[in-house]
Formats: sequence, C-alpha cells, structure tokens
Amino acid sequence: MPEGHTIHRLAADHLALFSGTRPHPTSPQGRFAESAALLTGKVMHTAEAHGKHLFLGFEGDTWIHIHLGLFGKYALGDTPAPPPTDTIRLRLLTPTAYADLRGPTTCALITDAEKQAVHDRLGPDPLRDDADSDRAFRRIQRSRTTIAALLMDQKIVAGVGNVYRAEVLFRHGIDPYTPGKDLRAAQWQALWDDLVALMREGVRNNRIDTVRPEHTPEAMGRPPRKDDHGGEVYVYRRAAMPCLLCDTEIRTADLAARNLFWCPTCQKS
DNA sequence: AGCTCATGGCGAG
DNA sequence: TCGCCCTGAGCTG
Repeated sequence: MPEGHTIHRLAADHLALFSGTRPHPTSPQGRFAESAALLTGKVMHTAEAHGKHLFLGFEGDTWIHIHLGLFGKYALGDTPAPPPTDTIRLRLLTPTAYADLRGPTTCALITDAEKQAVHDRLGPDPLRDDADSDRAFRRIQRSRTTIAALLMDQKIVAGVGNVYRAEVLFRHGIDPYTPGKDLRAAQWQALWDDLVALMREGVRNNRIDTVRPEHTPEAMGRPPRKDDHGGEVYVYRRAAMPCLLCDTEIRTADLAARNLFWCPTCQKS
C-alpha cells in the first residue's frame, strides 16, 4: 500500500534490474495477457515515476502505465522467481531478475502522448527534479478546501498519501482543517521542503519514518511502539493513543473518505 | 468461510 | 458523497 516514495523506489529498482534487457512479460492472472504478447521481445529502456504513477519505457513508443491503487503490490528480486500464482497481473522475467505485480488499479500499455496526458493532470511531485512547488501553492492559495484534503489531491501535489499527509501536518503544527487560502507562504514552503526530505528518505529506506531522533520513544524515555506499517510515525493510525509530544489523545475523523489523524493540541496554527 | 480494513482513484448521481 | 474496482491480512465464527 504505497505512497509516492514506494513508486519512485520501484522505478529505480526496475531500472537496475531491467533497463537494456528484453524482459519476458507474462500475465498469469490473464488481464494483461494480450499486452504482454505485444511487448514480447522489446527492450525496456527506462523507468520513471510521477507521484503514484509508474511508467516502464519500451522501444517503439510504448509504455506500461502502472498505478498500484490501494491494494497493488510488487515483489521483485533476483531469480529464481517464485512459482507464479494466479493473481500476478504482470511478471517481467530475465535470466537474472523478476518483477511480479499484483492487484494494481491500472496496468496498461500507453503511448508517449497518453503518458504526457497523465503528467499534465498531475501536480508537482516532491521527488521529481522538475517539480515547481509554487504551482501547488497558487492552487492552495485560491482554495477554501482544507489543507488536509488539498495535500491528498494529486492534481495539487503528486505522491503524497494518507501517511505523509497526516505526518507532515503534525510536524509543522498545522491544523488539518485550515483552509488552503489561509495557509501562509512560509508554511507551505516549510511543508514542501519537509515532504522533499521525508519522501527522499522514504525512497532510500523503502518505508515511511517521520519521527525526529529527539522524539523517538527511546529518546523520550518511553516504551518502544510497534507500527504495523513499517516505519515510525507521530499520528498516523494512532487514534486515541497519547501524543508522543504532549500526551493529548490523537484524534481521527473521516475526511474525503479517508481516515485523518491529528493532535488537537500540537496542531493549532 | 466470511467479514473488515487498508499508504487510491474513478465515475455516477 | 457514494459505490465500485483491485488483493491480502487479521480477525471472528
């Protein structure tokens, strides 16, 4: 269950394992079988991510466009590949490496023009060199929608999901219900810079960690906590637990059909 | 065996 | 705003 850092990590992994090769594509699950046949024998020349979208580039104006959605998962590594199961939508296989894709929302062949259309409808991605954070702020400044909802809107910012959304707002003490138009430029700049740093670390470690070293349970003299989603976080999925910094109960609410988490004491600005 | 929930997003109303 | 799509883990019976 991925946010942008996962997808950028997958792009890098695909580059390392498959670029310059002719990976053999199959679709044990079946739904990508026709496309896999069309791709057979083609060289994969690049892999790229924008937000939560992954693009695998093949010779001949052909890309595989992948979006994991909420349930999509990748398993990839060196051969031997595990025996294929009937939920693998796409397997890429070379003599030395494999990549198995399960449960994606999107897995489709597209052209350069179609790929460009995807880029055009996405906002700046904190993990891309071409990102223009001002473009996001101009949209935010004009909006009465809450900053919590705006951060999740991929047209505004691409790649932020429910964990980074909750955590970056906590780290900057921002009330998630602040309307976009009330967010100050300096606040946005700080949020953006922090997203760049946090998400880069997420790519590096392949997990989301947001707790500053001085706030870890060990540093605070508290018992260690266990997160079932990999990393160490302040508020995400910590409803009714005491805030690590002020002991206030972490609150949760539905916001745009997703669970929002925040500390009502630490996040007031 | 069946339910619920999950780091997402789309289209219908 | 709601229902729906994709899968799997962790419960409950």
